[in-house]
Amino acid sequence: MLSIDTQSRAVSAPRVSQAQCHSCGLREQCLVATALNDSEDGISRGLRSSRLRLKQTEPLYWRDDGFSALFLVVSGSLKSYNVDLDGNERVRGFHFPGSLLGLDGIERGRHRCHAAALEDSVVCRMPFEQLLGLCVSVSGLQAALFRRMSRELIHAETLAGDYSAAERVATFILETAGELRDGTPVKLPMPRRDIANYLRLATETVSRIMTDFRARGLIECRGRQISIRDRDGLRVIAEPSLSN
Amino acid sequence: MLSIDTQSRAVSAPRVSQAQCHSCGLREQCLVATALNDSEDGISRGLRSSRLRLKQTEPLYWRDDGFSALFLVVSGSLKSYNVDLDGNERVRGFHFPGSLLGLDGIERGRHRCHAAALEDSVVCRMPFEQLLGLCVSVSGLQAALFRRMSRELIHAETLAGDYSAAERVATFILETAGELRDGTPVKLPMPRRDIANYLRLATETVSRIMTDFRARGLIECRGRQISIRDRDGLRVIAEPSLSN
DNA sequence: CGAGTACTTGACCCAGATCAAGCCATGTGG
DNA sequence: CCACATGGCTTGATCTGGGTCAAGTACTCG
Repeated sequence: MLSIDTQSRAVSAPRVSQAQCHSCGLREQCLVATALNDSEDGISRGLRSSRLRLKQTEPLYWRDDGFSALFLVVSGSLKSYNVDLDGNERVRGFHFPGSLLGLDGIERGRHRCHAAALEDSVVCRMPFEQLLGLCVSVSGLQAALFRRMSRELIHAETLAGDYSAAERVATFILETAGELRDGTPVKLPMPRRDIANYLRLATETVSRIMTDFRARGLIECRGRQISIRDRDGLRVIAEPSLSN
Repeated sequence: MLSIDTQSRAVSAPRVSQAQCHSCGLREQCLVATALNDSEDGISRGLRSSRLRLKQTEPLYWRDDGFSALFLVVSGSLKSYNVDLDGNERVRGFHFPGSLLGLDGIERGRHRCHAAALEDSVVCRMPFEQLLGLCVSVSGLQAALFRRMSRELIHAETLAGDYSAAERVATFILETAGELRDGTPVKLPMPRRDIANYLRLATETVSRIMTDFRARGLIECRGRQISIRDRDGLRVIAEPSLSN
């Protein structure tokens, strides 16, 4: 019920304060880095955007759906993923508030992966054609969009490196809970299976490494509840992949 | 000397015919998919671009250099790469004619990796600010740039998958020599070490798999000279990663 | 409270890394 | 024109990180 409260607040005021979300501590931190940097006001003025509410596991779009809009996560969280010919899922990314979904659909005009809510979520639909038109009139928007895509590109390339399992998990933890101060607990919205799949590891490996990190006093964790104990320790482990 | 001839031709006429490059058969095929789709005429009209000639191993830019322009490969080939704290190279991509370099510099205004010529090459420097300005006046250019970035994003994400060594190598061969008809020999401009690094494999593994492919009649290869024998056979091996 | 699902832990195995020669082409000096 | 370096490529032997298989154990929800 707390989460419902949080969501409605986020819906009415996308640029929220730094105040933490009650239910998990993780939902809204990303909004601080304002969605499309400083162009958001411009967007909301010119854009015929609409809000969508998704229930847990509800799909936002499917692969091969025609691409017509980008989606900005307002609250909650989603994952984007593919399913290969054998039916195996392949998680491409997790998306928290402030994150932009659908960039991969631009090239061919249809989405290249599925997207679904990990929990009850709200997203803002921004028609792409309108967005392109707005780039002409709204100063800075075009540059902001390019910056955003550039960032996604860098992130994807980083993920492609051949890092050890421990490096990957440490990086994931820092990325996901890294904004919070040490000790603040976070409730991860996704199961271990998804984390493992995303990091190209086996579920068991993620489990083992989490256990090991806890034994070494780097994190506190019980199931999906997780908090950082020793940020620098994690950084040392993640270091190679952070140097990119 | 043949390669010199080819280069000067490419310089004076960026949109070349499908005719193969004499020296290697690979250099110019990518230009067929015209650089920024159909916007190139528009660009060359409005853009104060300049040509750069690079000799083999000569750097185009270094990581942390200020970002001010994108580079379009005209002839030859380059690699982009990072060097981690231990001095290990990490190849991020190979770039053939038609390919756009520097997209990763947009986000923070400085380049995020090094780029250097694999052989004598020519690139076209396109100041980014001017490019953004042109997006307003040149119809289709903005969309073309976004498409280009979207494609790079998809490619990077694909590379991040956890594919077997054989899948990776097969995909690499199809990507690199795939445009040519079977049997046409290609001279790869990069050493095995770079291929291996790019695919996150050991040099020896790439070597072994190449040997295996040759034994199975899928390719012909002696050193850097390589040609495809059985395209469908390669596709079957690469299949999982192509399904994305 | 029972059933199903998520998570953890242990034992074993394998793809691919690493280590170590050899091989072949190109270049260099005698 | 021939030793003989030099660096890239190939091949073989061995090792290991993390996957797979198989049991538990602990939440969660009806």
